[in-house]
Amino acid sequence: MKNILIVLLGPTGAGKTDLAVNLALRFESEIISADSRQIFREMKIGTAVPSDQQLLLIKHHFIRSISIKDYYSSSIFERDVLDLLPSLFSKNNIVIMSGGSGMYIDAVCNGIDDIPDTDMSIREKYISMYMNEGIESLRIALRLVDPEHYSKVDLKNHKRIMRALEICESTGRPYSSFLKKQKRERDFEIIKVGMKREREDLYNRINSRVDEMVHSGLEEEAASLMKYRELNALKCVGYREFFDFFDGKITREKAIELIKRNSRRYAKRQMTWWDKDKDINWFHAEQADGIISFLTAKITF
RNA sequence: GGGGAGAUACCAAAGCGGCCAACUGGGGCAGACUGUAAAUCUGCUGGCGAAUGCCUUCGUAGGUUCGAAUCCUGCUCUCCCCA
Repeated sequence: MKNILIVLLGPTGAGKTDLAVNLALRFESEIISADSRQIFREMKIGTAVPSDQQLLLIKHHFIRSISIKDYYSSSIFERDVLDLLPSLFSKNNIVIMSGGSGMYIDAVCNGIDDIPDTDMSIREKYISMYMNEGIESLRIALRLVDPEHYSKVDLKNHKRIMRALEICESTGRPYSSFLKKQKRERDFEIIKVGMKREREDLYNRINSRVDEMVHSGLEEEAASLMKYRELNALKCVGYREFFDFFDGKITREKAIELIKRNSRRYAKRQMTWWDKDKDINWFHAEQADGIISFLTAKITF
């Protein structure tokens, strides 16, 4: 029997966590989380990780498994998941992956080009170049070392330019020479299922979920992580707004309001990302039964 | 009752005779994205249109002017101060 990876995706607040648990029960699978923030053990409330009961009921992977101080990326995730899958498939030929980080999901499903790791000092060099001289210096530097990529990148996005520059410098090759953008073949079948909701419904759910987070102690969690605010992991909706409140820049009410707004925007960006993916089988989030029967039919054939 | 200030697009707020379909901010919408991606970045935001463009706007009704969001008059409403 062929191994199958069921990928459950959808915007934040759609209801993936609960459905994933149901699917895991139904198909006797464990769950691979594809969420770039739930993976950090220090962030619990603000990332809406599965409940303790859910975690007890079904084995979840990549939930609170590393520290905010650790370096992580979509390509590491790809490798970690591919390393883990054989042992999961040995137990059951169906595995559930659930999450909202589009790039992480793509990394697992399609693969990412191999690009050597870069030295932190090189990265910092370009960060300071950007801080001190502005984006124009980055552009000039990139045009010199990788004109091909220069013609393609978003020249207003400093992060993109810096990434290319650090690769060029650390490898001595143009960044663009690493980009094959070729889909990797996987030795398992992938079925993507997307959860959709009406915009208004989704936004209402997001809003009230933020209220619940605050009620559960998001402010305290954020306060305890304030000292790590510069870490990338903390550049995250739900935390940075509270940091601004702690700084006295905005009121508490404003912070909560902004968390809601930024979560809504995040949800929209997620949907934009997946709009291009024609392999996704979309379902209304309320049709959990429909999803289960769709998968059951698909798997038995 | 008397005196003063003001009404601008979803909201806030500039504009004070032509360069105004109207600065800017918020909100909203749309999009890009192969390396910490819940990040980072971009565009649009009166209507119609692919577009040169056309049509309807700056409380309301008139007026002045070649031309008005901008000037004048009436009306309506809001706010502030004195009674």
